Amino acid sequence: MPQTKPIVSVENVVASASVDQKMDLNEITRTFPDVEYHPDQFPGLVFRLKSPKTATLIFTSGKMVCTGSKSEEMARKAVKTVVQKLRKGGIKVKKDATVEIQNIVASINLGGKIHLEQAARTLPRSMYEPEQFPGLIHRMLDPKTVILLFSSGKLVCTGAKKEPDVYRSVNNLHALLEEKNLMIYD
Amino acid sequence: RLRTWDNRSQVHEPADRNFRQAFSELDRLKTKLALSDAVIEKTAYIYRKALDKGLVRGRSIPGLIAASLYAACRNTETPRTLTDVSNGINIKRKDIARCYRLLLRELDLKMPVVNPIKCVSRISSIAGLSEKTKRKAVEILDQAAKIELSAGKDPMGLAAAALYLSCVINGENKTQKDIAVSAGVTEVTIRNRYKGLKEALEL
DNA sequence: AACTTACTTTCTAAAGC
DNA sequence: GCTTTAAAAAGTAAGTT
Repeated sequence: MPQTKPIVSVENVVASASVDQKMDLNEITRTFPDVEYHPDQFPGLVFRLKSPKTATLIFTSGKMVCTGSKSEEMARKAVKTVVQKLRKGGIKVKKDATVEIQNIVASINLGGKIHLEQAARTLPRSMYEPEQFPGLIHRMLDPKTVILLFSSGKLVCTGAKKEPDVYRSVNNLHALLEEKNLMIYD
Repeated sequence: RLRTWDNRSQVHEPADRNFRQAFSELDRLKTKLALSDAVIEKTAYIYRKALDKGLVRGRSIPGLIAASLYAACRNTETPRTLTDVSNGINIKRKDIARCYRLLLRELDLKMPVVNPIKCVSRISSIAGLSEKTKRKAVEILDQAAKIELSAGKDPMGLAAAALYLSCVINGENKTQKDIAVSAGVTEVTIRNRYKGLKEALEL
C-alpha cells in the first residue's frame, strides 16, 4: 500500500474533432477578426475561446484540434462552443462535431521526495540527463504513457487518452518507486 | 583503426560515400577533441548498432555519428560536453541532443550520470585554479552528492559553484564571472548553486 | 540583486512541405 | 523531420530595472 495519496491535477486535454465538411478559412477570418490564420506558416486557423480558455485549430478539411482544456468534458464543450460561434457568425456548419480525446497532460504530487539518480539506474526505459533537463523521463508500457519525475516528488504524466489511464500510470509508478525504495517521506 | 567501419567499407553499398565522409569527419574530431582510440572504437560500435536497428533511415548521418560520439564519451566517462561535439562537427547542439536521446531510447542504452567532479579539472585549468582549491571543490561535491543536492542540476553549474565556494574558503581571488566563463554557465547559476551548497553543507 | 519573459523535456492531432 | 496549439514540472538563460 502506498504511504501517501498522490494529488493529481489534469492540466491540458487535446482533442481532435471533425464537422465532416470543407471549411472556408478565409471566410472565417473575415467574420472573426480575432482569429490567426497564416496559411504559408501553418495550414490551420487558430480560434481562441476565453471560456473555456482554449485554442482550437481549424483546417479546410473540417477537422479540428482543440487544446488547453482542463478536462475531457471541457474539451467537448469547447468544440461545441466553437461550432456554435461559427454558426452565429453565419458560417454554415451542417453537422455537429464528433470529438475524440487524443492526449491528457496531468501534474502530480506524490507527497515525498524521489531518489532520482537511483531511479535512473533502477527504472527500465528511463532517461535522466540533468545537463539537458532536470527531470527523469520514464516510458510506461501499460498504460502507454510517459512520466517525467522530479526529485521534489512531483510528476508530469502525458500521452494518456483516458483520465483513468492517468491514475493507473501514477499508481503503477508510485507502487514501483516504493517497492524499489526510491521514495523519501518526511 | 575504425575496424568496425572498415569491415563494412569493403562492400560497396549505396550509402558508402556518406559513411566514408562521416567517418573521416570523426577522424578529424578525434584530433580536435583529443579523444582516445577507445572512444572512437566505441563510437563506431554504437553507430553500427544504430545501423543494424535501422535508425539511420531518413536521418542525417553526421547527426547520428555526432550523437554516437557523445554517447561513447558518456559511456567511457570522457568529459566532453554536447557543446564540445557540436562545435567540433558544426551541427546544432539541439540536433545532436535529439539524436542522442533517440539512441538511448532505441538501443536501450544506460548511461552513467555525468559526475560534476569530472568537470572540476576542466574548469580549473581554464580558469587557472590551484590544486588546493580543486581538492576542496571535490570534497564539497562529494558531500553534495551524499545529500542528493545534485539531483536535477546541471553538473557544470554544480562544479562551477563548488569551485567558487572553494576559492572563497581558500582565499583564492577569482570572480564568479571568471569561473562562469570557464564553465560555460551564467553567474546567476553559480550564485544559485553556491547558495544551496553553502546552506546545505553549512560552510 | 530582483523581476520578467522565455526556452529545455514529454505528448497529440491536424495538412502540407 | 518541420510548421502550430496547450500545459505542467525545475533548471538555466537573458534582458530590465
